[in-house]
Amino acid sequence: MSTAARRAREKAQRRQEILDAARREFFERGFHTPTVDDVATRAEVSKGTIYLYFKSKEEILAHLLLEGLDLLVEQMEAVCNPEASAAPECTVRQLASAYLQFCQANPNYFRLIMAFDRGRFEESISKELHQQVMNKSLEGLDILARTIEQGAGSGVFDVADPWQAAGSVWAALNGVLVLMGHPLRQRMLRNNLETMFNATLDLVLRGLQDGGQQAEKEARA
Amino acid sequence: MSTAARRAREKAQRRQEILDAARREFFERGFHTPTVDDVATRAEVSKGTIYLYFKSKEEILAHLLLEGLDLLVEQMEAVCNPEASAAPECTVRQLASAYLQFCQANPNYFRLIMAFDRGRFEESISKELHQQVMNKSLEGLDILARTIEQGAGSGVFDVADPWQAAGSVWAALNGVLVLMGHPLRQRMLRNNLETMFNATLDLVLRGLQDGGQQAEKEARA
DNA sequence: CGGTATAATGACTCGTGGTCAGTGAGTGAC
DNA sequence: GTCACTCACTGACCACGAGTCATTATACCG
Repeated sequence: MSTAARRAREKAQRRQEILDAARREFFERGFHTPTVDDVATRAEVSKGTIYLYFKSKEEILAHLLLEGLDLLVEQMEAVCNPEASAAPECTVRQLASAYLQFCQANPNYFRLIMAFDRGRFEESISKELHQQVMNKSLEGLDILARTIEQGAGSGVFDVADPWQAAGSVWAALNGVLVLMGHPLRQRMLRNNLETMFNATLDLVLRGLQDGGQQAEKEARA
Repeated sequence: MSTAARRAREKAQRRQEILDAARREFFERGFHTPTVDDVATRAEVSKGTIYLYFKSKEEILAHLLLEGLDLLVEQMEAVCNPEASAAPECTVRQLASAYLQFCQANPNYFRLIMAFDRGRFEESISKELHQQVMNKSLEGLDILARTIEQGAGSGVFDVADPWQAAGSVWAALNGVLVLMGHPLRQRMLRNNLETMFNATLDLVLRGLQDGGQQAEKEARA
């Protein structure tokens, strides 16, 4: 009786086909333009079938977002795993670099991540799926926090709360990516994305390592 | 012949009434739920009248966003103007504080600003209006940049490019506000918004002022 | 008043997300 | 072989909301 197993396999495959069609459609034509019928046509199924596999249009987008987060976390882990012994400051830089590269290589996934942060999905997808996305997005933050924790342990970073520090770093880098998303702002700031990104990374890393100066300042007071 | 003038005045007033109704409706019931008919009913006009004063639903939201930016810039200017002689570091802190207070006091305006940054409006409002919003949003950045420039001039900040530095600071603070928008993340990071905001501000300010350490570091190299 | 301009109306169209009664291919029992 | 049954699939259909426009009401002026 392998019929059931084959059925399940075929179902998963069909679901993936729909997701693939949706990705092509949304990534090529924007997140707003394509209709569910467009996705259905692309996937060579009827609209009804779409709703057999996904609760709503927004849930399809949320699943694409999950794909993107998987990819991002994977790439961040790739930076960390091989040599856990590398200097923490260096690892943080590599993590940041991986994030920047991910965003530049996958602008559409990045836009989905930003949309999620802004709360677009909160109202329109199931609690479970929302939780799933949130957990995945926290994995990236977790990797960063653990790296900073290492650095704090070995005295490289002068940081009392590694989670707080990770939040600051993450927030700053994310902020730059959003800020520089508008070409107009790039002109206004007379800096391109990479420059701003690296400058901001330098700035916060300086802050994290600053130990000496901080003590000196307190001594003066 | 004051008829024309009065007409114009009445028209402006009607427009404002619609905007007021829209603000109440959207701020009370979310940006997605209310329909144009709801806004019309609240403003005690018919739907058609709405479209006599605004090109589309999205343009109404964009005008609310402009309101919010006006308010924010006003509050930031209030911090700067009275005593331009205050210490630049202190002014930056006050600017940041004004921004935080604005976001907490006006979460709906803040959500609109974030939505704009993410590109929600780009596709759906006129080029002119988009430009108008962008200009207004750059005013805030401009205030910050000029303050940092002052600090750089007087040697308080060790900064080559004030615009770049302003971008970093702005991006970092914005990033925190977005990051901490999710209650789940607040729990994960074991920090509330204010704490994270102030910690991040301290971090970047330390980076900006870091002159001595940087020189020392280069000397070591 | 009567004619003209301007403001306002709301029934209508059109597009789209989501539904559901119906269809038919595949499966297994006998 | 065939018959009952399951289940993935279909697409006509519905609900609803944004935006339109022919029509109506109002204000103004000669």
